[in-house]
Amino acid sequence: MLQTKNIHHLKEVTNAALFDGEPDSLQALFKRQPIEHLAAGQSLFFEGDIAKHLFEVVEGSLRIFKIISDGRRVITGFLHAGDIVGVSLKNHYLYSAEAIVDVRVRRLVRKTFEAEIARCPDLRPEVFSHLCDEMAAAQDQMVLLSCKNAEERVCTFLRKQIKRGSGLQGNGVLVELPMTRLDIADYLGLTIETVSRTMTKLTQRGILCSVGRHAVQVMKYGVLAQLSGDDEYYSDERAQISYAGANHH
Amino acid sequence: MLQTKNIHHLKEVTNAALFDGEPDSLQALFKRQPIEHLAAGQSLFFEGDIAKHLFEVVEGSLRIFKIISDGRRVITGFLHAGDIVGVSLKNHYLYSAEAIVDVRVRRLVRKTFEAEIARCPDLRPEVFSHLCDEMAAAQDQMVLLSCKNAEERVCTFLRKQIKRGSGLQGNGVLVELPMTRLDIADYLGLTIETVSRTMTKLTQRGILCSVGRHAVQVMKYGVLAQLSGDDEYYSDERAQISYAGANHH
DNA sequence: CGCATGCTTGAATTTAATCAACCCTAGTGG
DNA sequence: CCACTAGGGTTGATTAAATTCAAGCATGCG
Repeated sequence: MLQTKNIHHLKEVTNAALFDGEPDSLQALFKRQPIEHLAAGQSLFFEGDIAKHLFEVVEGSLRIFKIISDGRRVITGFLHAGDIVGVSLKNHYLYSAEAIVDVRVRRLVRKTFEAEIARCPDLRPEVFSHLCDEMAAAQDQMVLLSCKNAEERVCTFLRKQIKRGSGLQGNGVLVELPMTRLDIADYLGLTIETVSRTMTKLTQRGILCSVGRHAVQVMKYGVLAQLSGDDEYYSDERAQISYAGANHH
Repeated sequence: MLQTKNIHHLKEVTNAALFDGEPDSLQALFKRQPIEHLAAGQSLFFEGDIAKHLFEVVEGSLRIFKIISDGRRVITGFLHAGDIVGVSLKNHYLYSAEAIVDVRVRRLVRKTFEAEIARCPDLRPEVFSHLCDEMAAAQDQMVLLSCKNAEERVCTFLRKQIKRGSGLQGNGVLVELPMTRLDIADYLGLTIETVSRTMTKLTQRGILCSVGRHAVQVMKYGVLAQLSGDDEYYSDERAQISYAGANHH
């Protein structure tokens, strides 16, 4: 493994007899677990390691990625507060996870998680739903990587950040981008230069407005949506700021 | 929807009281279902439709794909005999499925499937395992689409076909390619011309040997594996024909 | 036999990658 | 507190890879 920093020195936590009542969500399973801290750049786990734990992200953002033979990195996703990682795994982690900024997580032993799911049938639909969402996200990413040009990729990415940010979509919304340009590039299958150039062009066209390194303001949400290449025909009524409810389907 | 052909005229089958004993595999759930036939080119279901049924492919091959706004098609995978489709779905199909050649399938109502899973705890690990495999395949595809060049994509694809074909990997193995070049192109995120040129070059280099339109013989498996860009360090002992057991992990 | 479809091959074009230089800024230490 | 520095980011010129456009070839089916 390439990285040197990790948190394997943290003591193992055993998760015996944790719940009096029935947990009502997957997140609830993590409630009793102590919070662990990860500094920016530290690894949570490595691709190929035995998947002993699941994690809930309490605060901060992480990247999940694979390293391929020639050393290149593919970022398959980002994790943010509220996300749970490790559900769709058998024995080994399929990817590495690394903190982008300082992060707080809770950890749950897999066996405990599985036992709780077995014990609480009400949680099973939520696990299943989680897996389906992961699958749908993976499919969307395949579409992006298969078909979309640089501009469409960047716009799609920005829209995704908007959706999982304030929930507000419309003109004037601020989009936080905790990750670096290299992270974005490795996520979108582009180079850092192409990402930079594309963002510059969007700024020049008045669609974006740069706010430091780690945020942009979306000045023309409608145009951004158009450029993302995802056909959604209800362009006009959502052009102004509106609250994005549960992800439709 | 663009396609005109479909099999919606087939009568609805209700799946009441099907099993005396415990089914011992997901495939077993389909055993009692009548076989339905699909001619090449016919659709099994469409992206966006309510996902009422799951299917087991008994014979033949299908493509699963999405159509994006500008009409382009992304093939997210192929299905072959023994495969089950529809497990990782909530209410709607995430993609369309179309027969590549004449196909035989068995159909199971989702609710029946879910009831059987609820009734037979032994099947749950198999469902979970299925979902994880789907996820892992999606991740591999993301890596391919993110990083790999045309040659690596084609070689990766051919290796995949080899693995799910005879199970034999080595020199002289025949690879069946029931799908068209356009299917392969849409699956690999390339154009038909690039696929064709790449295959031609591999043939010129003596790595492949064309056997009609829908098959190739692999003359130098080792080289093909190298060119696929997936680092697997055990090159030498598997260079000769050997049986590929269960997918390691 | 003749057509249509799928496939191959070639030339020109386009997009993004690569190579290279420079800028900005956040963080460091004097 | 300010200057310096390193890393991340931007911009420009060139190159490479795959796409696009165009033509021709094979194969399978009526």
